[in-house]
Amino acid sequence: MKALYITNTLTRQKELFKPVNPGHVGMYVCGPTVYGDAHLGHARPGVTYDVLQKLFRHLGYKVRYVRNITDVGHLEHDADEGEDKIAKKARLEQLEPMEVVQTYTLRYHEAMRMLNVAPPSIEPRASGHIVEQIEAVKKILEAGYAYESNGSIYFDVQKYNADHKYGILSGRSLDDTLEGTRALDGQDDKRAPYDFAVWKKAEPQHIMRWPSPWGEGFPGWHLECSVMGEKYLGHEFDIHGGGMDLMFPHHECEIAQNVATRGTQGVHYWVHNNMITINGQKMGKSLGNFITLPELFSGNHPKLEQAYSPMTIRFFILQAHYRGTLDFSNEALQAAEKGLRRVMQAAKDLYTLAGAKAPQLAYGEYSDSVAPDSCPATNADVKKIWEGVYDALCDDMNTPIALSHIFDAVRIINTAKEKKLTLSKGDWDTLVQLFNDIVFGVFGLKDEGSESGKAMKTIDGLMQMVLEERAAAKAAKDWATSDKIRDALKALGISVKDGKDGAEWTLD
RNA sequence: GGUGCUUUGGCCGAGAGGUUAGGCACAGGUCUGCAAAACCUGCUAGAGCGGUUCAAUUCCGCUAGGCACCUCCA
Repeated sequence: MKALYITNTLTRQKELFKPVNPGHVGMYVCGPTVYGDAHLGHARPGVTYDVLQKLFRHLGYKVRYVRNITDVGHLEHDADEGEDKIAKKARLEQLEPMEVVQTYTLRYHEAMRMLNVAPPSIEPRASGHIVEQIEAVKKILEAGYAYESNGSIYFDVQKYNADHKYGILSGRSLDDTLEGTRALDGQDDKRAPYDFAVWKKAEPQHIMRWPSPWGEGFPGWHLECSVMGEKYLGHEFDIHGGGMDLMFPHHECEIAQNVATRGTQGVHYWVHNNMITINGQKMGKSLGNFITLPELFSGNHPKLEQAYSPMTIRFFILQAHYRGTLDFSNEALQAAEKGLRRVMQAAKDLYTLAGAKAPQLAYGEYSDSVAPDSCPATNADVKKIWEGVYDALCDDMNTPIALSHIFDAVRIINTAKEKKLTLSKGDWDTLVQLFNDIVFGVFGLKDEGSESGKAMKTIDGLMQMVLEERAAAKAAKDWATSDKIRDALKALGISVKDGKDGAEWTLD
């Protein structure tokens, strides 16, 4: 099994990945709060951790991937009038909160499906784990790290900090935290500004509420991930992922809660993806500069010059390292679109030239192909590509470098197609394996142009007829007719390219 | 104000103390009835000022700009 190195935010260093249980990976990722459509920013962790779990599987691990749905909590203000984001939206639209949750959960699933982000092994909801969260609050109280105040329970950060250290993940001291804390209204219930709620009393107008030993209320913002992570992955598990913006306070609080409830930090590797920016600024709800995924897919947004397909978005994300920011622009997405098209065309040619079949995996299905320890090919260039791809992926999941090697493979395939290069059977097999396992497997790309289905088969048959007519015209040097056919097809969105062995066609 | 990150060629984006990132765009060429595609070649950058070093875009310091978190946020 190949060794994988991954950057652990806890140490800020690339560390050799060592699983808690040999051969198994437990992975928890913070999912969305379902009160609106997912935007481009949400696509990043979706794709990033999808690739990571697929990489783990390809390296031979069994993976349990937990990604939650936040459908409760998350106060809009850290204040007494604190109204659940979901509850607020529900009131505006005169809907049941769970109706909003259901709508946007389904829409989120659909967006992820289009991005070919596999469904997680378990997708727990905060609202389905109220009992467990109440138990966790009790444990924190018993441990002496929380206090009750006016029906709410707050985590006593100062007390915790005295026994353990608060701020180990974000690298800030309690003083730093205090320094930046602004005077917010309605913090009277708290002993200190940096204390955070683990259980919040529900005001009369608050819709989402559950009975508890401390009255009616709802769980605090950070509790669900601690509780559900432990429930499904155990006291200690391997990977916890999420956006960098969640590092503080969300993940910091999670660690504190974990220590308070189970006596251990619980997570071995904290992995954080960076943000997607627009004009150099973070794309986010509060800034109002976000573009939702349905808008991207349809092109229906003033900032968009055109629609971008889900795979273009996926490729765009893959072309940057997950820990760096990635700037949105029409130019960048158009570049990604063309780059992707080039890879997909080469893939098609590869399967034809190698006499192999493209992988046919249903959505959410995984290949059981495991990466061999050494390259099976003999051709020096192919070998270099193969090794480059795996070295890059095992070095903190460096997808841009891995992709650059894939482009080298594209060049080799194209050269071979022009019969300027001859490859051995073993070399072809290696390239096929690389595309199967990495391009389609780990990267999770798919060819959007070749939708199979009855209609497509009909079109294909039709096109063969049309192209035969055109070939006949060409043979008779009737350029007017052959060009007329090509122009007419172009107008319909079908490109015809004349090759050495006859014409090819593609849908634009 | 506190903490941390960042500044790369026309654009997006990597790695590495000395050796080609890659993609897109652009220019020239090959092929082709033409076109497209493909292939070849070119474009060789790293905010500014200092320092370390035989050698720095890569390490260190300062200056300037940008960003993120500190409040819900992927």
